[in-house]
Amino acid sequence: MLSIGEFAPLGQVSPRMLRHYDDLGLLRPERVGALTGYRAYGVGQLARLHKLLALRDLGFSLGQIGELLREEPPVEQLRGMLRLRYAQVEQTVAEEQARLRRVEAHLRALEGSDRVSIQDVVIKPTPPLRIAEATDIAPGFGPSLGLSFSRIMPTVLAHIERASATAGMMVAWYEEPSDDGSVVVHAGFEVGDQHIDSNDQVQVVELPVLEVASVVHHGAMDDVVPVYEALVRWIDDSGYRLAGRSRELYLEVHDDDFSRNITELQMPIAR
Amino acid sequence: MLSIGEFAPLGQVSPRMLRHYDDLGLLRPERVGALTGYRAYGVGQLARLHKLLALRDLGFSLGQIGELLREEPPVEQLRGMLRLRYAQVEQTVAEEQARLRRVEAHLRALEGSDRVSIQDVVIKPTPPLRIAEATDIAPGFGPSLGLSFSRIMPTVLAHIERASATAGMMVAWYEEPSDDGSVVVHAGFEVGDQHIDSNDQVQVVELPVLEVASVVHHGAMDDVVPVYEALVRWIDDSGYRLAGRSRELYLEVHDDDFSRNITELQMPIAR
DNA sequence: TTGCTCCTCACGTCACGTGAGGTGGC
DNA sequence: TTGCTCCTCACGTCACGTGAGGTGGC
Repeated sequence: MLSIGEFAPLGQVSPRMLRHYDDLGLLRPERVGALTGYRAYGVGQLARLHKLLALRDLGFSLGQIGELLREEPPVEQLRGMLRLRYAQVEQTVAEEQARLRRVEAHLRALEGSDRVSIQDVVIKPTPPLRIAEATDIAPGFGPSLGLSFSRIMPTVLAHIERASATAGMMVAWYEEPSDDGSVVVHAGFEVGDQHIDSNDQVQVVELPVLEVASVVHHGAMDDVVPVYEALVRWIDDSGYRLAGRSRELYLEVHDDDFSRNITELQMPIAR
Repeated sequence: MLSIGEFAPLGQVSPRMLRHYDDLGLLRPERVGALTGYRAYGVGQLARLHKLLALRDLGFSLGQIGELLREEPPVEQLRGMLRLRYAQVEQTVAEEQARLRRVEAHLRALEGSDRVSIQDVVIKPTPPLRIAEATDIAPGFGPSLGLSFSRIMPTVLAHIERASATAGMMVAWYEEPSDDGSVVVHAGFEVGDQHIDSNDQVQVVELPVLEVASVVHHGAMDDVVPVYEALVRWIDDSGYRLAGRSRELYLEVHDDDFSRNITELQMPIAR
């Protein structure tokens, strides 16, 4: 018979832990003083304690360990629990490795001159977005996009108005450029779940939910190029790869003062 | 101005999280209704929210994020925190990978026939142990060890008695066998911090603290061989390697009924 | 008799999720 | 006026660490 202070060091645990396991019914002392409440352990209980600690080292919760200790489970159940555990730990490893790459990317960015906005990149799924949009073909990325927008927007706005609906946030997205560099531009407005029909020029579409790297740009779109560059470099450094063309959400638009504009840039990513 | 219910989905967070960040002072709403307490966020605050989420994705605590957000820290401090984070995540990855190997070892053990005691293996540092011991040379591992013990023990016991001390738990350990297979056997008794001198035959030594894989054996030492075999296989499967010879702690000894004996077997390991 | 060990509460940890109970705004 | 959104507590999560305050055993 060992006191709790003698038994605990045998298993390299604290007395508090033994009391906790007692409370949970995982490891009851062999005897408990009726008057004093003093716990007395038998050396033979070290085996059970070891088993408990081994299961804990596999990452099982004390609740699960309770099941495993109590019922001497059938091999099938044990195998099932171990397989599940394996999958979970595998996932944790993958997540932590991804995290490691992200930290590394930030460290590298500190060395270089990417002081732009590197700290603000977030990975997230896009929120569901239903928009009324039209398309135009621009000769390429750059200032010419403004022209496409000014061609598209009045059409879409008029269509929304005709449907007695209200236009929400402005949204744009782009298809892969063709060989000659020209780009199909999609632009329009969020419409929520308002009822609006499509026609030849204006389509109402639900944008697919994508995993994106997102960054918020403050100021005019004229200054957006270095931000996009930094974003793409960040994605690459973090071990992701590009999985499509960008989406732009015009969160705040000031026609009189572009420097106060706020735009969210989203880049679809994978891996 | 956006309500909390409008702002939250922009960052893919819950309103509750925004309230939490408000409470901690990490992201204060741009305005708060004086009467109603309603929070109002500006779209421009999305950038700060993004920065917060990005730092959270690196694994920083909200407390650390508070520092980083508040003070626009000098590059040196930022680099330091990132390096520390890198080291910590690296360690987590290593730990989870080790855990993964352990789970895998258990799964493989289920396939094979190692039903012995595979579930009871624990990795731990040995508790500090001070013993009075003597040595003997045995022709090899096996039943001949019993002879060595019966030669050593009376000597050691007599020595302890002469020092007016009391003998604790019996302990044995082994050196690497020589080329001819003969083994130097060390055996003795725990003496705690009692004052006992060494002489030519009996030494008082502090056993070094080692990382060991430990298993508890119930029954006579005649039956210990398959347990040792399973233990060594487990160590190998778990991605560790042997780093020395075994230690045996005789936790409970019954001279009249060996089947009730309890012995802890410890194997030093590394990596 | 004095330290030492043991006992039982009970709070704190971390980042929120999840009600409970109540109120302002369209 | 009725739902809807928002508000503020406050408990629960997980595996213990860490006192506080009190008592038995050598």
